[in-house]
Amino acid sequence: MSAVSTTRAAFSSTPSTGVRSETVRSANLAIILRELHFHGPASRSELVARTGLTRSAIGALVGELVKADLVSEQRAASDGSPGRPSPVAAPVVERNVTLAVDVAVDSLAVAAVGLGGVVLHAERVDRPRERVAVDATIDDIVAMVRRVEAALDPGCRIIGIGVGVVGLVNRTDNSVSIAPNLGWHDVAFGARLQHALGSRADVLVSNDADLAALAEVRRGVAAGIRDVLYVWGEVGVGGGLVSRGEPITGAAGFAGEIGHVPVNPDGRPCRCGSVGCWETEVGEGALLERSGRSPEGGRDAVDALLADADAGVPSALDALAVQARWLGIGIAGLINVMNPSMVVLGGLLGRVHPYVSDQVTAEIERRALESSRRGVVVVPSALGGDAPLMGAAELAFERLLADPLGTLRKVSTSR
Amino acid sequence: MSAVSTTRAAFSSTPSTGVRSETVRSANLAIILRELHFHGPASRSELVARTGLTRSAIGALVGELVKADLVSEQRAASDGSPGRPSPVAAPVVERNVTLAVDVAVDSLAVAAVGLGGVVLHAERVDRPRERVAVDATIDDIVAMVRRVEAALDPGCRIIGIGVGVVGLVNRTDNSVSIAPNLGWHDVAFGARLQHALGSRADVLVSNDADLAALAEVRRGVAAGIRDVLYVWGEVGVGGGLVSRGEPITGAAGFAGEIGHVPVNPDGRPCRCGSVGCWETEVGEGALLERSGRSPEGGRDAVDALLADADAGVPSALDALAVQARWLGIGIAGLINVMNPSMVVLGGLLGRVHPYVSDQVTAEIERRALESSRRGVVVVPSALGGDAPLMGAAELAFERLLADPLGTLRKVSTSR
DNA sequence: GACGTTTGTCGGCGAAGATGACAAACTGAC
DNA sequence: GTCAGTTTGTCATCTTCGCCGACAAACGTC
Repeated sequence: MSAVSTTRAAFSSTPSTGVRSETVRSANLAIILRELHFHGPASRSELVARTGLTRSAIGALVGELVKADLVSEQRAASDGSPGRPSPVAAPVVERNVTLAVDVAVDSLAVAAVGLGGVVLHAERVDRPRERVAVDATIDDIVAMVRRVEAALDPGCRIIGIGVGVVGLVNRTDNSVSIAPNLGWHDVAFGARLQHALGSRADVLVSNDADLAALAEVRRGVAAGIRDVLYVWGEVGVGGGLVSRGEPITGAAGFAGEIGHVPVNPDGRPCRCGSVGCWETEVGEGALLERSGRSPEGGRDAVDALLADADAGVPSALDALAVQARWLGIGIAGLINVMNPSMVVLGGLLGRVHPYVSDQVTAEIERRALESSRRGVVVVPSALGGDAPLMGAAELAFERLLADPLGTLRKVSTSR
Repeated sequence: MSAVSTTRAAFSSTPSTGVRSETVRSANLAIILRELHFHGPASRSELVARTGLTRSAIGALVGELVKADLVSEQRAASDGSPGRPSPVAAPVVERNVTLAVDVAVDSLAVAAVGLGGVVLHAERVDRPRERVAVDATIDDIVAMVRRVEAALDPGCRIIGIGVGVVGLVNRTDNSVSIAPNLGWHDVAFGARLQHALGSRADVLVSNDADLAALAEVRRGVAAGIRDVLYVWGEVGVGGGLVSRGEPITGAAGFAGEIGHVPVNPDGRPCRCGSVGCWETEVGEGALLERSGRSPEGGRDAVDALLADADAGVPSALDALAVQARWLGIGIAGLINVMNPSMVVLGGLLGRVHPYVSDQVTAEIERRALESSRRGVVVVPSALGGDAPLMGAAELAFERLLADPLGTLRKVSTSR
């Protein structure tokens, strides 16, 4: 019956392709690799229990993964239980690597992440305003990638390259439609970066808030939770919606722009051209302005504001209270839309969480339907500012995890 | 390679169960039955082309479905093309039936729908306010079901029973959490109806707006479209969100309550306890009130209002213009959240579509991000008031379509 | 009526997982 | 230290399922 439910989720609607026998192999290899990637090393017998497959099947499957150098097996550490010890299968971290890139407003980051989600090397550099142009960005990324690659195991394979960008990203062609904070507009960023890097592995580009959500659902506070609302706020406010454990991308990948939901018809004009967007009430600018600071103050001003709040300065506390109210209003609406079981606040909103949490909860209780909000918890991000970077790595792993051997064939031949 | 993408969508995230050989059979049977259910009769060679399976596989699979009396094969009508004609496989409509029930505010409907989506019998009765209680509703449904069943083919199987209710429905236990318009609160409606019907087939309960969305995506204007925002408005406003062809249900099935997104913090109180919900601006009551009518006027008042609009009466046109503006504001926000490729207006909102369409589009252009709204069309529902009923039938078919033979075994033995 | 074309059918093949017997490896008690 | 008990890996065999290729059937055309 569990097989039935798998099938159900699997080959759901619309005319899909027929399933061949080989698909079974590929799917089972994928399941095992996913298990190891997300939950760490596991003994063969654990794998048997979790997948419902037989010992022989697991043996053959793990063997194949070992042969492909995706998995290594070690003798079990004897844990005191009776019976023959089961060898532990672990992902081969150092030789199966993705490159993650985060193009943020005022910084650039590159990381090499090994299978299993281990960060092997990471670099983040602040960058001045004049290095924000597309060409300069690509040059800087290439230089950082070269440095990071130099430190990697010489025998390692680059499985994929994931890139997060502060802006609207078209997932169908990896282009950046618009990135107001960078001044980019209709840039074929994925293709250009791929070319500049010498096209070794596929470059996949996505919105950084979406990636932060992905990271948080895969490895952060929301690990294992199937319906999650992730709210990422810095200068702008974005979000990632996760339903049934899968990110909602929308038709072209633009879904999750929750910062531009109209919440206040009499509100301020938004840089998107509309009026009263949620972002104009809960973004960094609004918070700073309400506390009497310049909305352009940036990170330093936020730090000062939070320090004031800790010290009990009324203007800071008031600004945070107003922020909390609008935050709660917007989240309540999204809870009604999505019925998540967890709301995660990331970026700046993760930092203000301790100051606003009570009032946000109160506002949710006032405005979200009792049924929809039952059991919802609002928590701060666990991964902090590196969430988009970690999400980019996961994005790049996705292909390998879906079809391990098939992907590997392509990766190996492409070098 | 298409096999890869299937796999990807299929066994995607989180530790799923291992896949056995039999899963393949079950999945392929499901694919063929889905194809016939949604796209109507198809020749064997068409099935070969669409699934990518071989002639022998299709032959065996169709044969098995024929043996199970789910599919019948007829000699092809010779269409003038050379070559041996391919027999046409068609769903066996009359012998594989679901019962669909719609519990609306002022009416009750029951239908028998055959495989392929053919309505075999349908009944809808208006009902007075005093028959709204749970027990009376169940009695009425049972009586209607008996009448409908009497007209069915004696050899037919009841695959499942789908029920749509105007209210918040917990999908995990088929209970109605709250249905303000019916005065229901925490009713184990699914279980009680199942018991009253003598528990022949499984009863599945869902929100009527969600079901309307399902129907519209399966067989209505949105057929084949993968990302759809369905907005259902009558007295209240609900919605169905469809992402990648699958309805978004949320953690407990409450997702889609888009009527309670806060859009106007200074607005009127909503019956949900909040203030300025979208529903208070675009629901039937608001429309009627703005035109100078009683908000309780119901269907007759709406008819009169639309007649006035046709005649060019200013108060009616003004009321519709305000309605259009708020409609556009809300839809724009949801477009930013979901990035759908189609927006469908159902119920009352489907009726007002011709009057508000231009202004809604204008408001969307003003408020939704250019990328997110690119290519979005706003269309009225194709199925009208029967959409929830049709959706209920589809809900009941879902299990059969996911695992044809397995479901049939349970259904047959349960009689 | 012969020919070309398209399609169903059937037997054989290979891949994948299940099954069950047996061996291996570890714990713990005497 | 040995032996029973337990758990697990391995191997040979079986079943299921789809693919492949050969052949026959059914149709249109000339």
